[in-house]
Amino acid sequence: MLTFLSPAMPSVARSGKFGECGALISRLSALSKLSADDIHLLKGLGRFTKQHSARTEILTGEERFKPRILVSGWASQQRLLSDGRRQIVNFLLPGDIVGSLEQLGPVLDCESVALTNVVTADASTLATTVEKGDFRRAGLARALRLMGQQETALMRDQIVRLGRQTAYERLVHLMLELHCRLQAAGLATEYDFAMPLTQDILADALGLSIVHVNRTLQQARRDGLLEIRSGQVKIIDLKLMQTVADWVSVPSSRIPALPVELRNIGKAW
Amino acid sequence: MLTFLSPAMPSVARSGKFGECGALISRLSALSKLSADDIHLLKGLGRFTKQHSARTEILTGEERFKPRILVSGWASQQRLLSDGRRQIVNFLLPGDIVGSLEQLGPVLDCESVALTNVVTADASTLATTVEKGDFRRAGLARALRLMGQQETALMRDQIVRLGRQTAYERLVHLMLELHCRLQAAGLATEYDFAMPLTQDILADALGLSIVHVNRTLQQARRDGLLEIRSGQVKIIDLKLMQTVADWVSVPSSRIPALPVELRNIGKAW
DNA sequence: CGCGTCGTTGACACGGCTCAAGCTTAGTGG
DNA sequence: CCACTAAGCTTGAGCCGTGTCAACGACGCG
Repeated sequence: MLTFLSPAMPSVARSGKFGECGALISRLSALSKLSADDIHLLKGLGRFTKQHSARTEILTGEERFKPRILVSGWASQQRLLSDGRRQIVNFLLPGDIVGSLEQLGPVLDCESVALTNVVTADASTLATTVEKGDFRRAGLARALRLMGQQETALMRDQIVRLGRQTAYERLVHLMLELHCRLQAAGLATEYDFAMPLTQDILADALGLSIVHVNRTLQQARRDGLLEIRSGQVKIIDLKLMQTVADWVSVPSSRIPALPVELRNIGKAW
Repeated sequence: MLTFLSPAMPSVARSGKFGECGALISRLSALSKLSADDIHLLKGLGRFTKQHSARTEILTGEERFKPRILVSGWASQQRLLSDGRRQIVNFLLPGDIVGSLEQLGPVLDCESVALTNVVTADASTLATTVEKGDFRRAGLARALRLMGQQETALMRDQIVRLGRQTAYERLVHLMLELHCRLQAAGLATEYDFAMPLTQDILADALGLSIVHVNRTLQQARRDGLLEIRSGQVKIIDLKLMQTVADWVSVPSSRIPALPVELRNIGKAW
């Protein structure tokens, strides 16, 4: 029997104060002030969930063009070359949107594939919120747009990693990114997080071979940066990791300043 | 004296039937049906232009957060690592937005730098159009959103190039991308386009060294794929280029199908 | 117990980088 | 009109980061 509670899901997101969509709510409320009504809407999303087994595509069939939110588990956006080479464009974590909120048609220029067993919820409501400029939902719409911009920033990070960083730097930088994102979703402590990724998935994300990922990982452990065992990442020397990876530590450059009336922000991101 | 008519700008965009903002209008109208009013608005943008010399940042000072559109010339979005390594994230061509239409605050996670002398126009009006859901501007808003999605798709292409393609494949793929984009902007013929990029800029876009770009370029010429001399690219064997680069030839997967009432589309993209 | 998936290790090959020098072109000033 | 210069392009030699291939080990599941 398949269990859809991925080992990657700490209890936080299953039973947190925000219910099913805890990760999403915790991230959005760090970006913009949400009204009680917004929160209510978000909680309501959890009623229409769907389960997906690892290694299956998430958006399929009729519903291929409807955005969903990832409630639990990990997924990837990936592209395949015709000879089988694979590149993972981005990881999708709980609270992320699968597909696009601005979906205006079948933009299928990459696949979203579950990496673990995954639960998703229909997010059409959110898409509507963004498109219609309903002023009562201004806070929510703003937070969602910011999330979109963060996604773009993540893709730029990925481009820099692949284009100009060494294997070692790439690996460390990616770990910092995941840590940071998981923290914002309430899924990581200050120095630990669950990472249900095999080395061959890391390889396809980092543009490296499996063998080299393995060796780089060991080097990072030997250097006292971090440890990875059984899907669990332990950050040992955060400062050093940030130095190695040329990590830009969340300056105001990355988190858009909020208009005064909406200022509410935490330090996630 | 500085002349701001970049050698990269064929007459099309200067004196085309759409005036100053010809590139933008030609791209947008390929994406969605624009009303006469929409076109009027777009033409009006050309009234507030600004000139920038090569190698300068485009968004600076007070106006750093306001989106602009690139009227003529080429620019790049780029990131720098602290030791000076540079990665070009994306090229900006005439008709592209500099900054973000959805700018919700100072998202400065990368610089936009002029690669040639450049003319830009204020695009605040467009940003407003996207945010407010004015139904009279539905066609324009839709086209702008599609442009945003295309930009995301371009970044994914860049990620795949850098992560999983060889130097040779990357180079050819980028040339195909530029050709395709310039055609959509009315700035390329079927087999030729102006490309005002030095090899060291290509290197930073492709994640390669200058020397290797040079050698790869020569190989592509020897193989009868294309020729590049004095800023002019001549495509010699398009089919072969597409095969080499694993180019996905504009399937419906990349250009979102339009709702029937807006169907108007060309084959750009 | 046997099989499959994932991780680890070693030996070796190669794509792409670095360094260094020379070349070409266009612009500049005398 | 021509030297001089700076930027960009080209070429060769050698090195190194990363890939490939192949084998083996560890773990979990049926």
